[in-house]
Amino acid sequence: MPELPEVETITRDLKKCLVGWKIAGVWSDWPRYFRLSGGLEKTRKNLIGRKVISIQRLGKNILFQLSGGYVLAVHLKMTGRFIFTPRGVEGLGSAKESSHIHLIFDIKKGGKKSKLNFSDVRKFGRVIFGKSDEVMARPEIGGLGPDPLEISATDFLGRISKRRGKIKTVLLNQNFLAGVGNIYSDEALYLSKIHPLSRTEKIPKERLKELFLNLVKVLKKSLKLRGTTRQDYRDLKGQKGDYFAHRLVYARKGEECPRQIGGQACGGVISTVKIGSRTSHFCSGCQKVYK
DNA sequence: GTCGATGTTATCAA
DNA sequence: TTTGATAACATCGA
Repeated sequence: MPELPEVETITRDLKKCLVGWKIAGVWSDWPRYFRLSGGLEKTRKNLIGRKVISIQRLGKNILFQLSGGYVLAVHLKMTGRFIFTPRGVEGLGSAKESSHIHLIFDIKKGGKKSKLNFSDVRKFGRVIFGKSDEVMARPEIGGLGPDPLEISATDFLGRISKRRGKIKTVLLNQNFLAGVGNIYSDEALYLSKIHPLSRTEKIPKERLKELFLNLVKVLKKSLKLRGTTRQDYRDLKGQKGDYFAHRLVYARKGEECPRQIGGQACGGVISTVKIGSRTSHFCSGCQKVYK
């Protein structure tokens, strides 16, 4: 589910409405979320009473910076989503939706009370809580690569020159770059005419540079459209993202390639191949395999 | 009813 | 070191 544009959208919205609120309580019927934080009870004890100082995205994680030098890092994984509406869950009007809420933060500010709900159909979500330096020292957080929107093409080329193996796998590796997932790696490879099975070390430098520029381009475009909703993704208020209608190859298996080459249609067909258990989408005609 | 797929990642074995 | 399979879990559609 959420990749960089989706998580960034949620983070920005959370920042607007949650900074300054205090955590007043934590409820969960799925303690497994806290397996990396010493369990629900321990987390609750240290978390309650802390104020949200700021919120930022780190890769696909949402980091809540809390008073006292603590950090709460939430990963949405496949189906996690935060729900914060003026009327709470009731505002969404769906009983089915509320049955998927497995984590609730009670929050307060001044005299006001509210709830930040975490809905997560498949319960893959994950919470890491602790003192800032402890959290940042964890491999899941501290081991993350740089953000594609914050490095230069030169940085990217320097990093990728040390990598080998299938380009698709490299792009999905969060320790290489943080925030890129299945959708945008497919889109960027398509834009760059690089086949996802290409060996990274065999791709010419200028093609890799192109790949980076296209990756940044597609991430920014999706961010403007508030992300991609195929099935599950929703923002804080339950709205879908609009990039799906603009996608080029992702989830378009069997369709004709949208590319025009010199006024002519490419003529290829969008196909798929499994790479590392993920479905990759590519055009059979215009994406070259470097091997 | 069964099978395969879904935007993620950790883990284990070859 | 790299890879592939599997597991974590629920739902949807063929």
